[in-house]
Amino acid sequence: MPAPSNFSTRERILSVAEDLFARHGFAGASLRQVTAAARVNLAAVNYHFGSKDGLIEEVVRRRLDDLNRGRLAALEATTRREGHVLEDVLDAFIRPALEQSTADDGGAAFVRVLARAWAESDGQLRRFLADNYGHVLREFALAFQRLLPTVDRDELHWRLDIVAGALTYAMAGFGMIQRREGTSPTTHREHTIEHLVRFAAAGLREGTQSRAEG
Amino acid sequence: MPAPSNFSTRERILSVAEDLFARHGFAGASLRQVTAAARVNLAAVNYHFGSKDGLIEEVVRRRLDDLNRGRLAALEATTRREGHVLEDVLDAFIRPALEQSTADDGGAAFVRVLARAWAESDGQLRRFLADNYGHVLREFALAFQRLLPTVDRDELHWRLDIVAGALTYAMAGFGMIQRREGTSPTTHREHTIEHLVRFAAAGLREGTQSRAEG
DNA sequence: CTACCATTCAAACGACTGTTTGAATGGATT
DNA sequence: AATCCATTCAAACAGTCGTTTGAATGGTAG
Repeated sequence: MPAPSNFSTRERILSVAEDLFARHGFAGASLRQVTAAARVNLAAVNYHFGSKDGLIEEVVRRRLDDLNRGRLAALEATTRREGHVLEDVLDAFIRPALEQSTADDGGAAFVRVLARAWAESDGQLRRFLADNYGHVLREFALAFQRLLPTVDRDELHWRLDIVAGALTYAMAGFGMIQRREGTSPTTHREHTIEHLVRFAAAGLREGTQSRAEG
Repeated sequence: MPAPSNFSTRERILSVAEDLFARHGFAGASLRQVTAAARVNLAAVNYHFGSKDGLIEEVVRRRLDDLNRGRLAALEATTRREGHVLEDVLDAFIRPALEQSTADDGGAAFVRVLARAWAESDGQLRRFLADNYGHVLREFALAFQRLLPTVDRDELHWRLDIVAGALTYAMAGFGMIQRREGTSPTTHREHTIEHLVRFAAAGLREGTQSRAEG
């Protein structure tokens, strides 16, 4: 059982690679840079991951699985509570993403890795992402559909696509709005979540006669 | 006056580079790939652009200037008409971007180049983009502010950041919603614009007592 | 015709790329 | 103590990278 021994090498490579891939791109970060920063032998990458592509896929998969788990768990917890509203489902979709993207480990880097992976890599990695991400989106689409019965299916998909776009942008830190000196990363994240949820809720409800009943 | 003679070489390099950078990233597309696809000598890149970085910057600058011009012109045309509404300003912001991203020349590729440039290139190119993009955003912020007097400045910036995110995502073609077989690229683009404008308008107006007067 | 000059070209430069190899290492098993 | 096996290591592989060089090219001006 080689569990505790290979913890350091394998995990250090993944962690460093995540950071460097985010900063320089998959092609821009070389295995020599990665292994040097991880203080690990060059050949260790091919030993543990088979190839550079293997390393890339593992970097992406690890975080994406986390994100999917977090989202589905939050969604289930939310939909279980009766009386939940649109904002709750949006929170379940948005919060895990932003929490991961502002974690103090490599999570922040990962999101840029993900965005990059989506644009880069003709087909292969993109297909991988579409496969492992689509079913989560579908799950959420159902939850949204139940809360917005007057919005037809195609229309809802359009709107969810827009939400996903705004969120991806925010996760990647592309936005021009930077955290202020005074505010902590945590409260800034809460601000971002709040704004995204409110904005998305308004956009999703567009044309709907939404009527609060509380 | 070397105008008509160097048209082909210089322009062919820019066009091909735009496409390849979008598909493989700045680091992923080599000058040999670019010059081969453009049927041009390898050394031509360094001759005309000084270096690969010079080529990258020129590729980005050319399109970004176009986009900025288009947006500011549309904004001015809109704000000149009295009685214009939020949706009009949003259209002036969104339409030029999507028109460029769906042009039959390399415009589609460019947007992915832009998104990539924003993520990639630590500082340098990102700063260049922030400088040449910020003043356009500021111009639009003023127009929005006039139409949404009850939304305070900070709040508005948050919401505009979200709009920019959704738009960037849509421009890059990251979205899961693909054009249907039956619909032409033009009508699909109009659909996208319409959805983005409506969604964004709803989000921007959130909390406002908007009351149609027509 | 000659001289000029921007442009193109083939060839080579050193540096860096991902990957492979075979030996060294060291803890666990017999 | 001897064997095994996963892991690490230094070194080298062939190939590609961006860039430079100096000679060829060909249209234009004197």
